[in-house]
Amino acid sequence: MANVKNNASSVETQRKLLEAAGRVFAEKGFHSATIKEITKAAGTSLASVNYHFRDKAELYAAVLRRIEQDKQQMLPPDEVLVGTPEQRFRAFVTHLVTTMLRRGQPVWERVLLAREFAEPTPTRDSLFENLGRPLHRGLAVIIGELTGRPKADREVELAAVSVIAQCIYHLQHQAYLVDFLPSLVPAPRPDEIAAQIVAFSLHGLQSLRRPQP
Amino acid sequence: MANVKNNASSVETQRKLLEAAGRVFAEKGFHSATIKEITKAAGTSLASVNYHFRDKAELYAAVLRRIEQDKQQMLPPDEVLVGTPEQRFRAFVTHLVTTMLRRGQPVWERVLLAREFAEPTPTRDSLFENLGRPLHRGLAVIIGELTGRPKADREVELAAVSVIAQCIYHLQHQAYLVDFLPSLVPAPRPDEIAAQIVAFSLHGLQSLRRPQP
Amino acid sequence: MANVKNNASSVETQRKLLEAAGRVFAEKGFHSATIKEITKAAGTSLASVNYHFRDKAELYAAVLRRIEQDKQQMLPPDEVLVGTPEQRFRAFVTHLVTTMLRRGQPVWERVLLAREFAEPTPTRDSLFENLGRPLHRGLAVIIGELTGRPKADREVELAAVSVIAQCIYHLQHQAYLVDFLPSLVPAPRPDEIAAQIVAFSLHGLQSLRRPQP
Amino acid sequence: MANVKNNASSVETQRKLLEAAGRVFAEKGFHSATIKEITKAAGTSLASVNYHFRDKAELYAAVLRRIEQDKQQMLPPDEVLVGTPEQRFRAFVTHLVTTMLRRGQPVWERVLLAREFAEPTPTRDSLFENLGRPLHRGLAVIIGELTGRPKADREVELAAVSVIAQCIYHLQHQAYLVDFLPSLVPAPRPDEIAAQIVAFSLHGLQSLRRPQP
DNA sequence: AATGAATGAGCCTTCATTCAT
DNA sequence: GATGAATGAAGGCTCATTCAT
Repeated sequence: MANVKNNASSVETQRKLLEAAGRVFAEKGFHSATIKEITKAAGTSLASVNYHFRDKAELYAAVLRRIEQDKQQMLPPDEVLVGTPEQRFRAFVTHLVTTMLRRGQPVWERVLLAREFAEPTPTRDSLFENLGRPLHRGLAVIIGELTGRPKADREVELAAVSVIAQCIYHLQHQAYLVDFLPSLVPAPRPDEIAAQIVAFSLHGLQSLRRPQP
Repeated sequence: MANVKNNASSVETQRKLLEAAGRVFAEKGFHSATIKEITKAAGTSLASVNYHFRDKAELYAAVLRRIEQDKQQMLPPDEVLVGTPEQRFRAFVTHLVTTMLRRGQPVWERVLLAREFAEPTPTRDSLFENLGRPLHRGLAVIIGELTGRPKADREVELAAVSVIAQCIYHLQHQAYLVDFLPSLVPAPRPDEIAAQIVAFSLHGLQSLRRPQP
Repeated sequence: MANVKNNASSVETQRKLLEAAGRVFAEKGFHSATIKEITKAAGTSLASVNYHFRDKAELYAAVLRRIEQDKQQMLPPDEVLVGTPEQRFRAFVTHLVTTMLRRGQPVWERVLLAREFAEPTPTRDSLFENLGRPLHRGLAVIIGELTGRPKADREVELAAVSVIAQCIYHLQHQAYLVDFLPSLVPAPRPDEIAAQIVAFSLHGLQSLRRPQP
Repeated sequence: MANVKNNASSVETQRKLLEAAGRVFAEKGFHSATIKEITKAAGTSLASVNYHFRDKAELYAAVLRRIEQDKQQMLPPDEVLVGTPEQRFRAFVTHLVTTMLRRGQPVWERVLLAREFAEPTPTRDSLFENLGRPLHRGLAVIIGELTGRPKADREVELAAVSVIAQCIYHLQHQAYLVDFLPSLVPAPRPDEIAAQIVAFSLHGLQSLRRPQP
């Protein structure tokens, strides 16, 4: 991770820093977050960030790298994608939404992830590359099979965008939806959201079938 | 706007500041943007922000207020929403997408808007209140009529979310989509996007009809 | 000097800073000198250096630029260089030594100048270019005429070096010479030094005449 | 040298540190040089300096002590100083210049030495005491004999200064002379410099003879 | 009315040093 | 004996803001 060999205690300190940094960065954003606050939260010295990560920026990058790695799970593994195209579509969306919104995950991961998805930082590119691209591609393949169209088809890809858009929206706005959609109390659980998106989208994909006799 | 009478030149200075601030805030975000950079871009003095807007936060608020006012257009006016529910649905989405992505608008307005949609700033609430809420409500009404369900229905509101999610996604990621979806070159025009979302969503809404005999 | 228009008070503040910085830089060297100490000595705020000179480095450069400008006087003006070559040689050396060691000049100027003459900093190049080069050249011309040799002659230039070396040595070591040369108490005055160098060197230059019968 | 017993490897580490410190101190000066850079260059641990030399200042002192010891050679040994006063003068200057500028010596030794000669550090005193003082004294003795004056004579000592000044100047400015004295290309070799200084100075010393009948 | 000058607060970073192992 | 881990102190710099004019 950095320029130091990883002793047991070193690893532990880095872990505490990454944990605290994740929370603070999520809450304040990169610039508003201060090293002082992060290190106080981590219970380490002010200079520890520079020692273990050289930079505030490097620490931020490390946090994202860690989430990214963690969030590779959002990509549905092959063993989930079995059965008919429709079954695989359902599995894909369900896996994505539930891992994305899974309870037990620190909230700040979601917030930070959502923030990164909307801000054009250099790190974002990496996130898109490693997460966004395979998501769109994987979904396009399934939709292609589901509709009998080539996966590189323009309409197939736009449809994939439509599906993913629904998932991302919940990731980003989960906390605020209930504020102005009163009937969404109690807040929908991940599996309810997944089911709704699947149902809505499976019907929506019918719009791609028409041109084919 | 602030504590000054509006002379001709005063108004002009404020205009230049708002213009420059919009660009810089969009590019850097609230905290990373500096007054120095903004005033240099505006060609005004360093103290002019504090003089005309009291402080940086107030300037930011003024910028958003201006966009917000401007973006009230995103709410389809009543004269557009005529005809059958399906026609009104189509008109609603088309109006939203095309005004949102309209060419000729400064790019930074879109960027700033997208950023605000993903960041939990105090101002965001106002944006949601004035824009997000009426959008969801308006769409929910139409979907309710389209599906024969009550507008406060949980499934109706989730469906409205699904539709709006697709629109917002294009607002946020417009610039990056082409990077990993090769068949989306050339980038889809607003009307193409609108048509696709309408078609996809009209089919998707069929999923709400099933329970009704 | 910097990025600000020079009001009356601004100029005054810059003057105080340059004055204080000169003293402190001379005493501590660039790195050991702190902005805190300089601004305290100047009676200005800690941030004033950054406001008026942007950088600690820029302040240092400004100090040297000022001395350099000031020390252009070390170059004997044309009206001094009249008469026979020997008279001009005497005038040259006397002018150089006396302006260099002139009382009434702040001591730190000498110290700083001496320091710069021995340290390879980027600024030193400028000092050499504007001061060292014309000094050597001017002296070489006179020595050339004095000895009947071309001014670009290798031995002429080495002789010029020998003369200037004696002057510079006194600039650099003035303060310490008395410490181990007991008979140099009281410390020789500039005119005494000049006279000694002139006498010594005029005889020394005889060594260049040998090739001439 | 410090608080450690001299194991084989301990000595080796100290040697590497002294070597690296010499280079870095010469390049950056005492304050700009960092322990990190030194230890990295030496291939030792960051803490090794404090372990072997207690602190940075002590390491610096050790480096100078080593050079000083080495440079005692600059003092012409007795067996060189034989023959007539003129022969001894010639031997003295030649020995000084050639050992000072001797090829095969690490360049940084010269640079560091030159730097020390111009900076008022505590260590400088030691250098002057052990090197400067005997140099001036030894030369004054010879000049005294050469001119028939007492060695503590004020003019004799100033003459000694004149001679040494020429030598030191070449030590300090060797690298830059060629830059603005074009005919000094190729750079003069130590023996050429020595010969020139001897010739120039022997003639120069004539200025001390005249007053004596 | 408007701005150049000035500054206090706070931030990131560097650095020499210490200490447990 | 030797070093990786860690840190307190201090420094330079940025920034939004204030104030005299």
